[in-house]
Amino acid sequence: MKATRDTRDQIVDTALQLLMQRGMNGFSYRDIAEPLGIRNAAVHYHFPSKAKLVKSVIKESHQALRRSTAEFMAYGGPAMAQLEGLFDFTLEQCESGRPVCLAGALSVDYEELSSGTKEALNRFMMDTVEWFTKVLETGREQGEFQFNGGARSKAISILTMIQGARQLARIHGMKMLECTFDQIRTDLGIQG
Amino acid sequence: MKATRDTRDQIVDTALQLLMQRGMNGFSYRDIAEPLGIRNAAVHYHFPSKAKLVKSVIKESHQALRRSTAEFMAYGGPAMAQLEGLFDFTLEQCESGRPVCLAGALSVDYEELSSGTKEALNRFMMDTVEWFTKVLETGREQGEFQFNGGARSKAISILTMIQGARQLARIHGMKMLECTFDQIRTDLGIQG
DNA sequence: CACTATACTTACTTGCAAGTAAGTTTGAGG
DNA sequence: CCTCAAACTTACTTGCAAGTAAGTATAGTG
Repeated sequence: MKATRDTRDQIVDTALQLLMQRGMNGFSYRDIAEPLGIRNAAVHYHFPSKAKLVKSVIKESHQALRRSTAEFMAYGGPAMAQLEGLFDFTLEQCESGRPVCLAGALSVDYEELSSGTKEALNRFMMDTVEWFTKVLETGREQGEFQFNGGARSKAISILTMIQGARQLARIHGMKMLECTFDQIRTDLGIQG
Repeated sequence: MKATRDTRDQIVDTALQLLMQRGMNGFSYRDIAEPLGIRNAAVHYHFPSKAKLVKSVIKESHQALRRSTAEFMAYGGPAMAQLEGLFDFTLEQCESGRPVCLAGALSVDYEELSSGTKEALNRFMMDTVEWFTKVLETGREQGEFQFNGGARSKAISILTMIQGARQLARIHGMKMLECTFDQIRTDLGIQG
């Protein structure tokens, strides 16, 4: 028909949504095709196997991360805005029905993934940690945050906490997320 | 044949293992029956539906929690031992191929669960939080731990962190778990 | 206008997961 | 020794998920 890019992108978007809602084994090609008004085989045309689809979803998410952090990584800026941006992003995702993050959803099925997919996921996470480490470092230098120890291990522990909180929030409600964010703010010496 | 209790227990054990390894949609009756040397239908005999099996798994885990925390909940004792016990338990589970906790595994499939199963999971988590809150409270009173703010919210944030860390550990290696434990110890003012 | 690549479609195949129905073994109690 | 219930078995049915093969429509190019 017409725009391949459109359909392809829509498939990846839908798959990302479903992946975060139900996990790798919780959705089928049908769940993607139906809402887009295309046939099952059309999905296979763009992504021969589910493995390749998942890999593309990871790559797309990775690109999105890069886009939204590129400016800060290159030129720096207020770290607080980055932190609050992360909180907003997380809340937004949870509220729009994507309760677990990609890594959380895929960790359950991790052993089923191909080595290439595992690597893509690893790189994505590495970059996430790298970005957030820089946010914490910069924030400490600029006097926005206070904390002891290495920025990297602090970054990991905060990201870890958010990941866990997202999942528990699904079970115990959004209040848990806000509660976690407050805890993180307190840990970083923000507000009295 | 002979011992119904044996087989039933073995099914629940195997299901728990599989649930934590692969999530709700990542295993089938076959995966349970085969290693136990029984037929598919034998599993259905004990648990007519997968939903009922999962519910039993949750209840069994809940019982296990109760058993292992009963003494502390009734009579108190050193909080440090409880904390280190949690760390050991977590490490042990991860090392024996159960990388995500029950709540983590089920949060992905949460919306698929029956309301009864959701409630069972909620109660299990409530009790976990209650136990750990008491550990922190007691520890603070006895001078074993130092932290600010409510014990409950601290408990939630630590449990949350452990849950996230388990999943990331699967992807990034066990070192991440140890790193998280150290972070928690530091947060609680343990060791210089 | 024919040709070709792209982006699909219809129409399958294969395989496994969940669940069921009806028969079989076994151990305990009368 | 007979009976009966519990704990299975064999032998299905149903349904869906993944993937494939072959055909069709459309847009752009020579």
